[in-house]
Amino acid sequence: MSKYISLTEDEKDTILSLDIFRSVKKGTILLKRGQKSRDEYFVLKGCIRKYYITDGEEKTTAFFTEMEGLTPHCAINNTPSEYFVSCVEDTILTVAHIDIGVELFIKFPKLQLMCKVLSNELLAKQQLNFDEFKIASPEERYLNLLQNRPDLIQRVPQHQLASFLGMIPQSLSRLRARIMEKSKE
Amino acid sequence: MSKYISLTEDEKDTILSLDIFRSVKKGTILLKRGQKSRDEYFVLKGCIRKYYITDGEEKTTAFFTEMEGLTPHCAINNTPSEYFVSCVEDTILTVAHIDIGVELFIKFPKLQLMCKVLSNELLAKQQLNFDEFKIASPEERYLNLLQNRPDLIQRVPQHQLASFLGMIPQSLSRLRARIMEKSKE
DNA sequence: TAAAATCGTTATCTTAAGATAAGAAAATGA
DNA sequence: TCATTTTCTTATCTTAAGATAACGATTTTA
Repeated sequence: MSKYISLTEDEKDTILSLDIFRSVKKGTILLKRGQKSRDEYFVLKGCIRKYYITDGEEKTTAFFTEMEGLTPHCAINNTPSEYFVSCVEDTILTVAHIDIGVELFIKFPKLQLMCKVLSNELLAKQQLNFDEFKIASPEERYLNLLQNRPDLIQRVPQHQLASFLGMIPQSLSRLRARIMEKSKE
Repeated sequence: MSKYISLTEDEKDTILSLDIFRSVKKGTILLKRGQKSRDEYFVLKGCIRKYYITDGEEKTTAFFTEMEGLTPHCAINNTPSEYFVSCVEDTILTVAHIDIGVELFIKFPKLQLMCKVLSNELLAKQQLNFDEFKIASPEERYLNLLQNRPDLIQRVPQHQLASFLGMIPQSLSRLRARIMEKSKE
């Protein structure tokens, strides 16, 4: 964190005293559908994945890697979760009750403005992502991902990428083959 | 606003003194691509639309109706806008410099926690929308919209709805015909 | 009010994605 | 290490979306 903001010793101590750091194995499920949890996650190293299961099919809608945080919908609204969260790789992350975030927020005023600015930026980024997704065709979405998050294509299984891109694994495979063909010419 | 939070006279005066209320005609363009503006919008009555133009084609990615706010990406990052914003209907809205929001935020501490909570909720809603969009087929997206925002289908032109749903107008038209056929049986 | 532009639908053809099946390659685990 | 499971690819068939064109209907505006 000190990469991003400078903290006093007091602040560091407070954060460390919370004992929220976890190291979890690949495949571990952090949150299941129907579960009520008020925890939020922040990835320090590794990758976690958010997915739905409909008709027995996994539908991946987001990945979170280094320095990205996931505050599940269920933690905000205090309702059972609609989706699952699991680890794509061995992952080190913080797991903290959502109110701890609010406590920190109250204790350290200088975090407050940062929070507004950050959450605005996050919201804006989220919206741009959504816009891009809507505007692009499946093939363009894959090419965009290749541009913007080449790491994901390396570290995440194809079938999870596929549903993240809004298609089935076979279509992604075919699409990749088609692109390879084109680039040969 | 007093529908949502109770305000003191002081607070009301401050807000009214800002003189940010605007009444704009249908079709008015509030923001153009390339323009640098630091204004954010909040719709009191009517409907505004956010859209891109690529290869001369309009691509609508969002609508904002009563009690919904749009803080453009360009206002947050202070960069030229990538997209356009225009009025779908005659609309009454507030137009305010983004810093005014921050000023209010600083002046009235009780807005601060609300802001964190609200922006978290907004972010969560945004993410759920995105998830839904990714998971659903074009036809399912239309049926979802019919469920969740039936007003939009009434008040917005078909071709704008189409790109909002990620397809061309002819496909939406065909899809609607297909649904009508099915429901007849 | 008349001409022009915009809008929604329908039809045909083309292209690509979904469904299903099957086989090869890689990873996992006992 | 070897068997099992998972993952990725390829192929065929079906279905639906994109491209293009054309035609009224509606709206705009000159």
